[in-house]
Amino acid sequence: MKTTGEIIREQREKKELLLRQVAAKLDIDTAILSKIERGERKATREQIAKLADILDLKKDDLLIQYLSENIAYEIADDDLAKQALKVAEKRVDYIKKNRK
Amino acid sequence: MKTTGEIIREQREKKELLLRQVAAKLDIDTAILSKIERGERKATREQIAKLADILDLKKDDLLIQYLSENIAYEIADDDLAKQALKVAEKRVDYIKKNRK
DNA sequence: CTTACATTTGACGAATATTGTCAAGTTAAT
DNA sequence: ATTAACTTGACAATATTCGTCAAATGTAAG
Repeated sequence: MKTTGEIIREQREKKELLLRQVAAKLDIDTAILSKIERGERKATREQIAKLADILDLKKDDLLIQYLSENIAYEIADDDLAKQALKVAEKRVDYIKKNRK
Repeated sequence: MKTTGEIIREQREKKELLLRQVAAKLDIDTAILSKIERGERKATREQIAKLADILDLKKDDLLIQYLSENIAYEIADDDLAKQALKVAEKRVDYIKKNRK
């Protein structure tokens, strides 16, 4: 299973772009992008959206990838992770319904 | 669907405990417990565990409740929330498997 | 091998979020 | 009107996040 960083790096290399070039478009130092690609730092949501643009990746796919990774790493330590995710699904439905 | 705060408050009242008493056991100001019960603040994981003890609630149930609420509120805004949760489940499996 | 460029690493700082205290305000029962 | 429980909001301390920068490392070419 690929990490978000791996996806970004592979696509960047496929397009033959340098860290420097992509980082400039994101308006951050190359150091951070390097860390994001290697999973040492998390991107922000906005950065993910921009990256999809820059790298011609489908924005929704990349965002789902990114969100799921954040969720999973946040609770994967926890023995109750899977049960929590099941309940979270129901809760998301509930929240959305009751917000209208 | 009940919130974590509602569960805590109901159980505290059922046991006829005052905010002051429970907050003392948690070693926090009553103001915070009040806010936690009303959903204005999030408890920490440790506080949830202690609360289960103090209020005789099943610890795992309360933790699942708490974790799911955190996850859900974190991403419920997002149109991609449900898809992200599905992927997160697979990812949790994957992470756990590859950690052994 | 040394120059040139890309990437990585780690120390550091600024900005933001989290977690708490405190004191004043409100509510409800007597 | 007093009293006790709870709520509210301003504030402080701390932790976390997000970034910069400079030095170190890797890599390919001359």
